[in-house]
Amino acid sequence: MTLEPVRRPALSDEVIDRIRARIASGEWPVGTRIPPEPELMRQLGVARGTLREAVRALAHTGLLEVRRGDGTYVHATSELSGAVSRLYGGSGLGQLLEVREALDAQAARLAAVRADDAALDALAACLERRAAAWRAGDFEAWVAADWDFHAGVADASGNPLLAELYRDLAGPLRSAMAGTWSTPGFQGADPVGHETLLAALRERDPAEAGRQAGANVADTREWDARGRA
Amino acid sequence: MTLEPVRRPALSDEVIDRIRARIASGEWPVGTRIPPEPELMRQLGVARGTLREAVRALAHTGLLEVRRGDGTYVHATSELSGAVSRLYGGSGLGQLLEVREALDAQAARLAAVRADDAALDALAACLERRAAAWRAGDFEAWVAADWDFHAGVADASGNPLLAELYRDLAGPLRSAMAGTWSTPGFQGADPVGHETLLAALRERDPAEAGRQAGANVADTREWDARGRA
DNA sequence: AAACGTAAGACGTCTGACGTTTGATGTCCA
DNA sequence: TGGACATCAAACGTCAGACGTCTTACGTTT
Repeated sequence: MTLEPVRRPALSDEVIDRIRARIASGEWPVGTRIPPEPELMRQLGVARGTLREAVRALAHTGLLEVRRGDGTYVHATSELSGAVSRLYGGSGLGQLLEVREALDAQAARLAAVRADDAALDALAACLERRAAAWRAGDFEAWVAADWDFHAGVADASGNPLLAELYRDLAGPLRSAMAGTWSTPGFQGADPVGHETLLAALRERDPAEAGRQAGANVADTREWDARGRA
Repeated sequence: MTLEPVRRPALSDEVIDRIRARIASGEWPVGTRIPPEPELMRQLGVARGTLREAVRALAHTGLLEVRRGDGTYVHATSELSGAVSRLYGGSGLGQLLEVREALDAQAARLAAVRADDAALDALAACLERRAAAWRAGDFEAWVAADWDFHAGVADASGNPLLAELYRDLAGPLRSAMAGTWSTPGFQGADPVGHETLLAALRERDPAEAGRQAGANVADTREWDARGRA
């Protein structure tokens, strides 16, 4: 048999994994200020340069946020966020929406098959809050409820990878479109589309669910185009 | 008016941008060995630690690959690859396939509307090569042609973001499934599905194109499940 | 010609020092 | 008492030098 050469991963990569593990495990929730460099050096037994390389790498991916003179904070749990936001800068909103449409529809299709009753009830509750906020004119609450609904559908797809990708893509998009939504001419947010999507999920109809989800995004895209014109 | 504080981005972030710019501009194509640390230090006018932080960050995202004792090479042009491969480690092949299915179908739908004749002809040529390789029993060439076809559809969607995301997701998946494909029991690779997809593109039928693309991925998923059983 | 040994080049890590920024603390004066 | 100011400690940013380890290429030897 052939002997495998002893491959030792770089120490800084080891440190990266350790830190990411602490974030993923929930030991350091989002918003936490992680221990200062001297403390981490002691805990991990590495020199400052090695530690800083690891922190810098995680900060670049968006997992950490380093505030000079203050400390280093956990900024997200997904490593995609950094890359996505940089990608978003280069591409237009329209491209992002087209991708989101694909993910949204797929999540709906899968959710129609896999979502359990509890998840569906939770989605219904989201739509309740969403409609109530709309009637009350509470824009902020409406946006939050809308987001919860869409993210909930992604979760209900039973595909964590899809859900994470969806959050990473749709999140920045949502904040980028805040301007469009507050445009006076914007009246819609037609809640009917979301209701029909939920109905399709309840009936376990993947095709119809996918169609409804796609239609919702298409509406959003149209609003965006209108607001931009 | 309130004066914005002078926010100077960290030098290492500046270095990150400079290096990424050189890669994005094509000055350093994939596979290039970038100048050694001492040379880059001179070019950029920074200390070694600062430079190393930048390189490590880009290596973590998958843009660079550092080979100890040898040098640092350009590994990709997309910053997503690193995050995707790490994500893939945690999630199963099935999840990846479901996401790919969404992107594939959306790319096909968009391509049906936007692809020009030249792009369609190029896709047809890919299928020619693909079929020829299959008949000749040249597995490697078949895989390459198949990949060119799918990537070509993604490009033809006219959405660079979608195309890049597709490549980043499907690339690792493809190599991960190489084992499945070489399984003796695997006979299919039914070329008909791809032909009908191309036909749908030619007829500018987005719905049909999306359906065909989805069916192709579904077949792949089935093969995977079978090979794994 | 093939196998071996050697040396140069490149990245990996450590140590130490100093600069800059931030946030908190304490002080002074109105 | 309360606010404005000065001060200080903590934390990150950057630089410099040194040494270790690994990879590759080259030259030597057999």
